[in-house]
Amino acid sequence: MPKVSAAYKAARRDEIIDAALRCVQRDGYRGTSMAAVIAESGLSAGAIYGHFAGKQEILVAVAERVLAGRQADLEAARVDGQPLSPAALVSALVGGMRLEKATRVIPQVWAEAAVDPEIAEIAGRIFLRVHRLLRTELAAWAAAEPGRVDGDPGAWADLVVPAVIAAVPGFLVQRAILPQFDEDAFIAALPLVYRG
Amino acid sequence: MPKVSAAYKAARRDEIIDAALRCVQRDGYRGTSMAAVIAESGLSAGAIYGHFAGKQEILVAVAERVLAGRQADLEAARVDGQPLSPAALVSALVGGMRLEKATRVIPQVWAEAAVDPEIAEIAGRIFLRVHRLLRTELAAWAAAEPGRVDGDPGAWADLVVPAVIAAVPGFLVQRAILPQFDEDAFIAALPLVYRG
DNA sequence: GTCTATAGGACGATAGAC
DNA sequence: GTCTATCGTCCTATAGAC
Repeated sequence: MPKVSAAYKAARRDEIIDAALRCVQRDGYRGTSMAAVIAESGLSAGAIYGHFAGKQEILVAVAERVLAGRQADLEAARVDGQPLSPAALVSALVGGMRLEKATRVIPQVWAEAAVDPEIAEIAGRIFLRVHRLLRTELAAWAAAEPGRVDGDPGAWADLVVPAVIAAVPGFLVQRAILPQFDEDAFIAALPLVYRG
Repeated sequence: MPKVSAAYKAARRDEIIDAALRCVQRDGYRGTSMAAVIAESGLSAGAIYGHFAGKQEILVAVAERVLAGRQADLEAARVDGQPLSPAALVSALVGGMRLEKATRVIPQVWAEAAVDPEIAEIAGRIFLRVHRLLRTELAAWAAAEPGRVDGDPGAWADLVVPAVIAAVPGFLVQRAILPQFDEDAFIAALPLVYRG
């Protein structure tokens, strides 16, 4: 019997997270009030507090979902044949990010991560996971391209991963802030700027 | 007579902005209350409302100062002799940012810019100014290195500037969020990843 | 100009009926 | 589980003495 109830509960939870996500996209992380989430979801205070202990818990769930979605994008960009060069990897990363609709939410989460340890833990976990993913890919590329990279491929990959991944925040922040930002031009420019 | 008073007023304003900056560094942009700014400044409500109309005005001043400071860093990184390559330019940009003490404040401002039009206007203005600065530098480099760049140097520079500048948010976001982030390694990796 | 005290409002969370 | 109504708290901004 708890089977049906569990599926129902999960669906309602998702509805609430959806609504909260729209609120954060519109008003920012801290600018989202419980009243706003209640109105946006079409539910009531009682319904929401039945699924989440409080505001913090909802917003943590929002952060978790949106960051996990981007992590999935990055993992999907992985190609199992030839390992990707830094330039190709950056293009794949940022290209995947284009599909994200909630343009403004990720910078909100990063800002909150700088202040809230619980959000920081989530964001750090995702970053680390992506780091490891890129490290594997880049080490394979470096090993396959002897002469283009000095020293041990693994050590080289460890060093360059943070610089490669940096393009993603750069893309998202400019997209969120600059009204005239041109996504296509940004992606087209990446191979001109990155090695490989 | 108003001369002395004007200097005094400006100094007090700066004190208040200093205090607010420390609060934002600690508690975030929206997490900073008037009570916190009052306590941090050692002044009183009356004193502060004599210089600023309200919370929003103080926080706008904080955003203005911190973004203008980073803009000044970038302009100082400019070298008047040889024009800088993309790799050299990115290193200079990020190297200048290292000196900024208020690590967490800029991501806060970006997140707020995504939500508050007045902050967005300030951030957009600074971004545009840096864009123009980099465009000039990169166009000069492209013109001086014929064969390394296809087509018109100006058009090429227009295209690559957003991708070059992207390293800066990438650096600041990772530094603000990841406890184990290694600034020196990041800067050392830049020439390995960027062309030029 | 700056202080203390407080008015006025918004927000997060709960109580109790259904 | 969900609804309506409300309580207590915190926050911004102001009033009035000095």
